[in-house]
Amino acid sequence: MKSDTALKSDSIREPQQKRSIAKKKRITEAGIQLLCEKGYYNTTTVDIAKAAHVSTGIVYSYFKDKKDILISGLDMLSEQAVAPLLATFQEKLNLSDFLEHMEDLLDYFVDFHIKFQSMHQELGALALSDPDVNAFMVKFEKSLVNTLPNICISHGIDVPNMYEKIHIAFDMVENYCHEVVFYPDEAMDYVVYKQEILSCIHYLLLGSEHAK
Amino acid sequence: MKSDTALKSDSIREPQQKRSIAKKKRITEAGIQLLCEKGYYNTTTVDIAKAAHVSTGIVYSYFKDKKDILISGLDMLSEQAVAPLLATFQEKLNLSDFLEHMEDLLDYFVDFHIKFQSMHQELGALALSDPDVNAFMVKFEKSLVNTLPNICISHGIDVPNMYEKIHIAFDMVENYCHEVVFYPDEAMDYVVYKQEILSCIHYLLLGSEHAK
Amino acid sequence: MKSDTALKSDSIREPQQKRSIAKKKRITEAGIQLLCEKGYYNTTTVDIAKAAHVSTGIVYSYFKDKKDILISGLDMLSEQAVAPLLATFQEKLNLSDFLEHMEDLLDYFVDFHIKFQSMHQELGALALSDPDVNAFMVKFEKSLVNTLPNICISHGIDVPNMYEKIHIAFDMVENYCHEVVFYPDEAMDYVVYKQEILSCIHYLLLGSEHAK
Amino acid sequence: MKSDTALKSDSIREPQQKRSIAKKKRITEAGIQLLCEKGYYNTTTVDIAKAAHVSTGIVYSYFKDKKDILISGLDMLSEQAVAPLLATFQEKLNLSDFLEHMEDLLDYFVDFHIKFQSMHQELGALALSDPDVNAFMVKFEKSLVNTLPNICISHGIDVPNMYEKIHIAFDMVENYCHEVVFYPDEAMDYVVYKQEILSCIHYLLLGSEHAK
DNA sequence: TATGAATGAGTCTTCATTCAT
DNA sequence: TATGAATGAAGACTCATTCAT
Repeated sequence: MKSDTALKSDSIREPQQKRSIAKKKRITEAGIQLLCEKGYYNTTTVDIAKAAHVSTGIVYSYFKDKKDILISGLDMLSEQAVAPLLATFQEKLNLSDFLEHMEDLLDYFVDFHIKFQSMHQELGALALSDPDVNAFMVKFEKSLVNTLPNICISHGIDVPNMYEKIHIAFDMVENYCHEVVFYPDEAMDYVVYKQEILSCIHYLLLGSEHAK
Repeated sequence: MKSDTALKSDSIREPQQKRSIAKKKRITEAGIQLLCEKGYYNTTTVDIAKAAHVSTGIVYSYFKDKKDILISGLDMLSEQAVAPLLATFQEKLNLSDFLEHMEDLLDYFVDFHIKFQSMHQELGALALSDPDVNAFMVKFEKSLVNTLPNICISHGIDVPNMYEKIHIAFDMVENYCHEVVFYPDEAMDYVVYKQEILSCIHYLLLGSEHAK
Repeated sequence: MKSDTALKSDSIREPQQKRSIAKKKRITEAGIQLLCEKGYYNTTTVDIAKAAHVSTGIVYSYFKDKKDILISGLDMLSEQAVAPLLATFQEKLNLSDFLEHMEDLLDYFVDFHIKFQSMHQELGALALSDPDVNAFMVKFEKSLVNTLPNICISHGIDVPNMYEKIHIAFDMVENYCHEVVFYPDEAMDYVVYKQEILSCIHYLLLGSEHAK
Repeated sequence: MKSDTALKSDSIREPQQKRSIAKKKRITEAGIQLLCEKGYYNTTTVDIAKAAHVSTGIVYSYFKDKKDILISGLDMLSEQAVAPLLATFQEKLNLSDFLEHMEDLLDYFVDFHIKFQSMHQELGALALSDPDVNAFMVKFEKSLVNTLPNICISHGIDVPNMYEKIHIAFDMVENYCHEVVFYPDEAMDYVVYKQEILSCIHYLLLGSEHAK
C-alpha cells in the first residue's frame, strides 16, 4: 500500500477485446465484493482470483497490483450506484412531497451501504496512507456533493449556504446508514431516528418555518 | 508443538513498579501514536518498539500481542480525552449561551480528532473483523452517547427523543471534525459550515422556535 | 487480527499432478530426513525448504505446518518400511529355520533404524506433548504388534500369552537395533548379543524345550 | 543445544557456602522436575527459575546454560536413584527367591520412570545432537550395566555372556516400565506381561532348566 | 493469453542470555 | 550476591507478485 507514482507499467493491458473486457469486469466485481465484505487486509489476491474464476497470474495482466483492483472496483461501484442514485434523487425530489421521497432515498442509501460493509470503513484509513485511494475518495465525495446542490436548485429549493448544508445533510444520511448497517443499537428507536433526520434535513433545506 | 491452550496471560506482567508503569505507558503512547498515524496494518511491532526506544521482546512482556497494544492505547486515549471532554461539556453547557459553548466544544473535538488521524477510520474496519476492537468501540460510543443526554437534562434541556437527537448531533460533530481534519475542502466555507451545524444542533435540542 | 476460526486446510493443496506429487514427496523426504537426523527442534522450516531445493513458501502449500511435515514423513516411512517388513516376516517365518530367518529380520530392522536416527527418540517425547504425533505412534505400534501374532499363528506357532510375548520380543528387537545404531558399545560382543536375543525370542515363542 | 566444548566460564561458581549449595540444589531439583515433566523444549529457563523461587539471573551464576541444568539434574537423579537401586538389588538378589525379588525391582523401576516422564524420551534425541547429553547417557548406562554383572556374580549367578544378557534383561525392564508408564495398552494383560518378562530374565540368567 | 506453482521478503512472536540496579 | 527487566537473534508462517510452462 506504499504510495508509488510509477506510471502504469506497459504490461498492464487496457483490454480491447470483448472477452478481455468481460474478464477484467469479472475480476473487478469479484474483487470489490470480497474487499468490501472482508476488508482490504483480510482479502488476498488469491481469494480474489478464485472468486473471479481466473488464475492469480492473469489478475496482474489487468491490474498493476492489489490496490489497483480496489480503485477499479470503487470506480465501478460509484458508476453503478451513484449515477442511478442521482437520477432517482433528481426524479423524485420536489417540494410538495419532500419528506416522503427523502425517506425513499434514505432506504436506497442503506442498501448501498450494505454492499460496502467493512470496506467502507477501511477506506478512510487507506485514504490516509495511500494517495490513490485518497484521490478516489475526494473525487467521489465531490461528485456527489457538487451535484446535489444543482439538483436541489433545479427543483426550486434555494437557501443560502447550500453547499455546506448539503454536506451536512449528506453526512447525516451517511451516519444513519452506517448506524443501521453496522452498529444496530437496541436502545435506539430507528423509526424515531429516521424521522428526526428527515426533520433535520427539512430544517436545513427548507428552513424551520416549513418544518413540521 | 504445544497442544495446550493455556492462557499465556500468566506471563503478561501488570506493572506495579513506577518504572514499569512508565515503560508500559511509553510503549502504549508510542504504539498508539504510530498506529493512529500509519494504521494498524502499516505499523509493525518493531516500529512500535523502536519508537518507544525498547526492544521488541519487552513489548511482549507488557502486551499479549500487537492488538493488545492497540486496545490499551485506545483505552488510554479515551480516558485521557473523553473524561475531560464530558467535564468540559458538563461545565459549559447551559441554555443562555448554548451556541457559544457548543462552539468551544466543537473546537475541542477537532483537537481530539487530530490525535486519532488515520486510526480513527481503520478502527471501524477493525471493529468489523475483530471482536475485541468491536467491544472497545461499542463501549466507547455507549459511554459517550449515554452520558450526554443526562448532562443535557441536568441543564434543563428536555425534548422528546433525546437519545436519538443526541446521536444525530454527536455524529454531526464527528463528521465536522472529520471533514476539517482529514479532508479539507477548499470549496467549503468552514465558518459557515460550523454555524450551520450549530444551528442544526440548536434546532434539534431546543426546537425551531429558538433557532435564529 | 483475524477472529475467524476457519480451517486453513482449504488452502493446503492435495497434489494431483505428477509434478506436484513429486514435489510434495521431495519435501517430505528431505524434511523427514533432516527431522530424523537433527531432531524436530533443531530443524527449521528453512532448512527443510533448502534441503528440498524449494522456497519456504511452497512448503506451506503442501503442508499445514512444520508438524504436518513430520507426520507426513512418518507416514511415508512407515509405508515404505513397515509393509515390506511384514511381508518379509510373513514370507520367511517358519518353524524349521526359525532362528535363521529371525536373524535376517533383525538385520532388516537395523537398516530401518538407521533411517530414523535421532527422530526415533524424540518422537517419544513429541508423542507425550502432541496429540497428533501420539496418534501416529499409537497407530504405528498397534499396526505392527497386532499383525505379528497373526503371522506367527498362521505359521503354526501357537503359545499362550502370544500378545504379551510378541510385545516383549518386539521391544527386544527394537532395543537391539537401537543399541547397534545409536550407542555402539565396544565392551559388547554384538554377535553374542544377537545370539542371546534370538535365543530369548526362541524361548518365548517356542518354549524352552526348543531352545538350544 | 549446539555442541560447544568451551570450558566452563570462570564466572560459573562452584558453590562453597552452605546456602549457595542449597540454592544450586534447589534449582537443579526444580529444573530437572520441570524438564522431566514437560520436556526440554517445552520448559523455559524462566519456568525453572520460578519453580525454584529464584531469579532468572542467578541461575546463570550456577549453571553455564540451560543444558547445564539438565546435565546436573540428570547427575543428581542418577545419584539419588541409581545408587539405592543397586543397593536394593545387591541386597535382595539371591538364587532362592530370584523371581520374587526381581518383581520388587521391577516395581521399583516403574516408580523411577514416573519421575522422568517425557524427558526420558527426549533424552535420547538430545543425546544424538548433543555430546554432553550423550556423554551422560553413556556414563549412566555403563555404570548400571557394568555393576549388575558383578552383583549377579557375587550372588553366585554365573552364566556365559553375562554382560550381554544383563543388557538384554535391563532393556526388557526398561521397556516394561516404559509401556506401563507411558503407553498403557488396554489389550495387554500387565500381570501376564510382567510374568513373561520375569520368566525371560530367569531364562537368561539361570538357564532354561531352571525356568518354571 | 492463461495458469497456478513458486518465490522470498516481511511479520509476529519466543526465549536463552545479559546487565543495570 | 541477587533481581528480573531488557535484549535481539531466530523461527514459523503469510502473501503480493513473478515466471516457467
